[in-house]
Amino acid sequence: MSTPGRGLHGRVLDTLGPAITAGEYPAGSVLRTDELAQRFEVSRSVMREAVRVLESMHLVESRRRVGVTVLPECEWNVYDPQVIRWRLAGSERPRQLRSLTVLRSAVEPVAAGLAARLATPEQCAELTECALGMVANSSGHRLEEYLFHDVAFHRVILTASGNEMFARLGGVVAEVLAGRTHHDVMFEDPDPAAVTLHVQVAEAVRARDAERAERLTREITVGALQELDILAP
Amino acid sequence: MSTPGRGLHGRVLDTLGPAITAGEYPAGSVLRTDELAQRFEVSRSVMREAVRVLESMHLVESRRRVGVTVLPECEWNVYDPQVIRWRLAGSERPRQLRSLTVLRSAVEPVAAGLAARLATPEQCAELTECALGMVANSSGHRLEEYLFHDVAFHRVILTASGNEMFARLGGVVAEVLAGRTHHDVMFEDPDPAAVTLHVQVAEAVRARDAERAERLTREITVGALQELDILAP
DNA sequence: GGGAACAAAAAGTCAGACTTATATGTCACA
DNA sequence: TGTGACATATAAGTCTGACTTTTTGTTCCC
Repeated sequence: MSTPGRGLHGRVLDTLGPAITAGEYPAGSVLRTDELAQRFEVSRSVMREAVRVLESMHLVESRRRVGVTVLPECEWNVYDPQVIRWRLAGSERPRQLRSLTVLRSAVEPVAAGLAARLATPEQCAELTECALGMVANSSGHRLEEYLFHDVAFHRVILTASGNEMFARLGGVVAEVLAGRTHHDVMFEDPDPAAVTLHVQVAEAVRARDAERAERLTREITVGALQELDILAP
Repeated sequence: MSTPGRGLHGRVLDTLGPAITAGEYPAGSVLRTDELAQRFEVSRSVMREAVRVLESMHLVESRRRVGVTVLPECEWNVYDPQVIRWRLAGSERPRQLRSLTVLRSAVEPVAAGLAARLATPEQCAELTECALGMVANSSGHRLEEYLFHDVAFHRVILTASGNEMFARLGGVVAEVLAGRTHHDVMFEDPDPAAVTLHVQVAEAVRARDAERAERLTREITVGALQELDILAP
């Protein structure tokens, strides 16, 4: 998606990564580098590089005399964007979407609270601009335009929080929102209440009202949870 | 720390990873594989594998005819446990500790709320056991024993939340708590108020009182933020 | 000044030989 | 029968050298 075909080892990963994250090789399965190299018709060196990458994601473990062992799911680096993409693309998509939405529901309200204290005037302006964009595209089946501004809105919040780890979740949130628009529930125009909430969050941040920004954002994420039938606080 | 010296390429990473995350090579710096291989006295193949791992962490980008470019910090996979360890070990330690503590403050209360709904009886028992262990070691400079139970407590909460992404933060929280005990502020016995809060959280979870578990955990994390002089909600 | 052809540089790929760790089976001995 | 030492096979790990491919920057000509 982001970097397609960055070398032969990348091609191999494009097949092997999704296969492993989809559970095609159950935990404990043993693969052999030479065999994989043959299967993918690449040299051993290329295959070794691919295995190294999988190993750095804790998807597999390579040990002498035994081979490349697939690790149990609980070991995986589930925050690795690549792993997230692989899982979102496969049969684990619904579960991954739920995990991510719960994570959002924890992080975004806090991020909004911090943003209300730390956002620069430029970021405040961006935020209101995004909210207005959402309003402008909230009817008439302009789903793509709405999505664009929605993603931008949440990115600004996460960035303006001043926390690098929050900021790095921007991509994740983008994938979740895009997924919702393209694959799942949102067949018709977005919920007007949600749109209003976004506008109000932008206002709260501009007004430096951290407590209000946090509470309103929590309402947004509760909505996201409910859409997926996740028990909400 | 976890897997020392898993091959030559691992040794290289043990030096190169910390160096990059410490900012020794500013973003945009260009390295050459051959030169690095010489410097570390390893073959090109080994060096290439190391570079592949760094690339999968988005610490560097390898391009033909130009070399291995160090990426700006905003690109790094800051959730990669390895990256976190490297940064905690280097000069960026204080900043990393702050980022992680803010993340904790967002995640743990929500996790506690979920745990209150989803924890198994066994997990409830574990939780009270941990809390009691904390109480028993909260005086008399038994810092190590206290830490042990503290880490276990938070691990159980995160696991019992039923969210894999929360669960994976157990290791992170462990590092933060250990860091606090070993390097930073905690020279004397832990704050009695904090100990009490842990006991109360365990009670709330056992009583299936999600709202109370969340609120009490939020108090704990607010304390953690204040210890680092981070503006608290 | 702009575009096309060219040359150099560095990563990428491959093949093959060799080394090392280690899981497992074997055998002697208690 | 169980146990410990030892041998062996196996698969990953390492190194080397030759070759390919892409990209960048230069040069040269119109």
